[in-house]
Amino acid sequence: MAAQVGTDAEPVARTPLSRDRVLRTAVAVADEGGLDAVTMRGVAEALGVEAMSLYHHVANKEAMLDGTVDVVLTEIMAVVAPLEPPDRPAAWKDTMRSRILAAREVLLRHPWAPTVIESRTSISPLVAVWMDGILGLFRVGGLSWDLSHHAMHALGSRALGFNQELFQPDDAADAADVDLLDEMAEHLPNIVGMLQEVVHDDPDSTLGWCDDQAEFEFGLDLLLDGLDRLCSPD
Amino acid sequence: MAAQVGTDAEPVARTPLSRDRVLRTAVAVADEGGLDAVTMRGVAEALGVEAMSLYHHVANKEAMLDGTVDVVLTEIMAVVAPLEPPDRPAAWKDTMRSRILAAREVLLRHPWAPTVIESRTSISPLVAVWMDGILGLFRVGGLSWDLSHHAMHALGSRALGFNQELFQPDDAADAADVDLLDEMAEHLPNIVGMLQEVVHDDPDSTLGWCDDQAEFEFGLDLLLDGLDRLCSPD
DNA sequence: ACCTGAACACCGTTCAAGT
DNA sequence: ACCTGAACACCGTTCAAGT
Repeated sequence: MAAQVGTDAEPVARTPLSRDRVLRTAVAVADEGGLDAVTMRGVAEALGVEAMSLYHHVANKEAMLDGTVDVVLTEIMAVVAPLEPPDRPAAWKDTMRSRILAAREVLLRHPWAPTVIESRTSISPLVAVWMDGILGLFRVGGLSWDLSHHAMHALGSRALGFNQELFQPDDAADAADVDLLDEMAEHLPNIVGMLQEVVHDDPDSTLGWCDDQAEFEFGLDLLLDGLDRLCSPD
Repeated sequence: MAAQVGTDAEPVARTPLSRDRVLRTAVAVADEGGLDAVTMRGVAEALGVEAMSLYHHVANKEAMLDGTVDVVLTEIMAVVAPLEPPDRPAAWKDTMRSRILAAREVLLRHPWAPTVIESRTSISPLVAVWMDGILGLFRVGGLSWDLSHHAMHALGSRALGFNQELFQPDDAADAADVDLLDEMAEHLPNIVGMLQEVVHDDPDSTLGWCDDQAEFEFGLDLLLDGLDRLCSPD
């Protein structure tokens, strides 16, 4: 009531809750505070509502997380939709590359999304649609159904623009503290050798030397070129 | 006291707690009940002890999970240790393949481990040692430091024998319910086409058709062969 | 020193009650 | 119909107390 003092009871002040608003808010909470911030109570607070109200729009927390994946995939679809389809069979690789890198750009704005996507126990319909599109590009390129099937598995999460790394860039930078190199050299001779070459090539390097984007593209091209070769051996 | 009635106070009855025993028990709990079963209270109960006792041997739950990764990697190292090193540069691929597939066998016994490994915020020393060994094999094969570095990123988690998939095999089998194919065909023409070809090739197929092991090896070989080609172009 | 009981500040979720 | 308050059964963790 107090909230309406001074302004008439306009519909603006208290937008009714909806599944869509819940999911968008969950995405916003995750973007700002990371995945740990996505709690029923946390999302509710961001909506100015009680936690229990959410249960009228999503079945439970897992269903809410399922929904955030749909929000992100819708965003990806919107970015990719205007891209040109391949104009000849040989263009399948370029088209796939563009689509995947566009998806990646969206995911970089939602760093929590890969973790959520990989933790789903049932497949999102929109992820299935995405995979279907990738599969279609393989077919345009002339890959057999069987090879296309293998190709999907080989790409894995790279088909959606991400690739979970075992080394975190931050860790690498820490480990590269030059004072530690000698100590590490005994057990990690090759990693130390690699780091020293980086220092030699670029003495000013901060050693936060992994360019995620470049590494992603390297791995993606390695796979796409390999598949292309299997399809049309010379 | 009551526990010792009837048996003398032998040291057998009450093995003292230790960091090692805590970590091994955490692994056992995860193997049996999955990652969700790994709670401080749950692991403590499996040890016949109170939850708070664990904190004398691990700093907190994250440190306990760090420790389970070490347990699994120690198991991997033990399996890989007896394997022959490459006897000539060209053998690097075979050696790497054997090591990685051996690691994979261990991980298949600990299905929760990939999730835990990927969720670590700092890199495990033993994972670093493992990566160092893989890096060493690239060097044996004649790859430059720079290419070896790219190669590590391209392999990603495959270097440790796993690959998180977006499609779960179970889901694929469900989705392949033949009654649903027509309904799916509109939005997923390529996936449906792929499934229909599988049915055509093997009418008795249960459609739980993805052989994880075969797909893993396909993707691994695709990457290793591609790297080999970059190193020694013909 | 090692282990414990009680307590705290969180979770997701249920249920009966409000409007 | 939609939202809420109180409660339940869990978490990880702290702290003072036991032996």
